[in-house]
Amino acid sequence: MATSTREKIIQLGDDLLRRQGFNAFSYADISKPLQIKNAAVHYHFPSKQDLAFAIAQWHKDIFDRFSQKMATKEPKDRLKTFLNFYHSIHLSEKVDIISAFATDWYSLGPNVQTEVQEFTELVIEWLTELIQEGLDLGQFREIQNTRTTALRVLSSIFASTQLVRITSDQDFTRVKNSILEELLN
Amino acid sequence: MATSTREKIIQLGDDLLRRQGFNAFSYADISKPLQIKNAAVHYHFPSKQDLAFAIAQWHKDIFDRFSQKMATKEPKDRLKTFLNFYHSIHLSEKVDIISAFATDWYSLGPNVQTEVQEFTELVIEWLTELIQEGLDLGQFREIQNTRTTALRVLSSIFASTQLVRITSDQDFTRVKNSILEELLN
DNA sequence: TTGTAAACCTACTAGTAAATAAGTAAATTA
DNA sequence: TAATTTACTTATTTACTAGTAGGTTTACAA
Repeated sequence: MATSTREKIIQLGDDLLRRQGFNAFSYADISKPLQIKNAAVHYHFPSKQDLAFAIAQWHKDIFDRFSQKMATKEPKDRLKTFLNFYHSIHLSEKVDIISAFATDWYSLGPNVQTEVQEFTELVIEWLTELIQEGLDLGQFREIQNTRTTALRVLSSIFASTQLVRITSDQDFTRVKNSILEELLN
Repeated sequence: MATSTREKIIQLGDDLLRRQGFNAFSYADISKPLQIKNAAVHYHFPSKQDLAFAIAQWHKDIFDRFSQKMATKEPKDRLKTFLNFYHSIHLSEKVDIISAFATDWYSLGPNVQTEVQEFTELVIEWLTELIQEGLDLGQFREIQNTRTTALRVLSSIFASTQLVRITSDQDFTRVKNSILEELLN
């Protein structure tokens, strides 16, 4: 099944959002590579906010499928897959979608903000449950509070995708391994 | 001593950069509040890159003074002051200057990038030394690698200033306390 | 008092931004 | 087969962007 123009716009928009930021790309940056006209992008997404909303929704869908596929695996492997996923992000010179939205937060309309909030809460809860399960199974070390740990894992990993733009590639791997070592028994 | 226009532009520019992002503010956003004309801003900073460079330099100066003032205090107190400093950032709805530059990285000219890299390295080294001293004095718990720990502290804290825009204020305090508890003996 | 430089302002340019109106070709449906 | 809808295009508008050329005021120095 061929990818629809709508889908292509979302994917390219996501790419630009996470590589350059919401205010750093224009409709022309989307229309040119897709070899369509500017107005065609507006046809699918009347305003840039509509595009941002669709991108947020898209990530929610992807994460839903991801978490369903991961449901049967054990906590340790789920965490590793999650961290590797972020590793691939940083290699592609993009940042995590959550931090991308966070930095451009005040450029986003209220409905986009709500969608991003829901997505973020989804990820945090998923991580929180993962950690709780890992504790119950004795795979993870005892920690203070599962949500706090989830927040710290998420913060560390997605800040790293930004930080390594400034420092070095090595630093990402350091942090990633440190998270694993800290949690794993 | 009254603040010069040049200084005012830098401070307002810094505020806008960290609240909205580099591509989300214009020279008009600076000239209007200062009640000067657009061209006056260009007089002090011919291009937006020049302004970005000055902002980066400004932060280097501030950090230099900060670290000199902190030099005599013990590691534990230095860390606390550092964390409290970031707490005040997040309360002002801004993000850390490093992450602000990181997200707009590909909009920055090479000389700005270099300046930001130098500043970031300064902060990481300062944190690394702080942790090493804390370990030597027995104030901090044993950890794997001082630079990695420094990176994780920095990552966690500055990702939090972004994350709390999306989630809740409480989450910042959680992370902040967790960092302290993790390190302190 | 004249010269000069700093710190502006007025007025403008060229380019780009998001967004829209109106038209068209092709596919889908009644 | 006629009507309608989908997925665009062409052409345009409005608003703003960074940046510049050249004139004016103010202060200070020779």
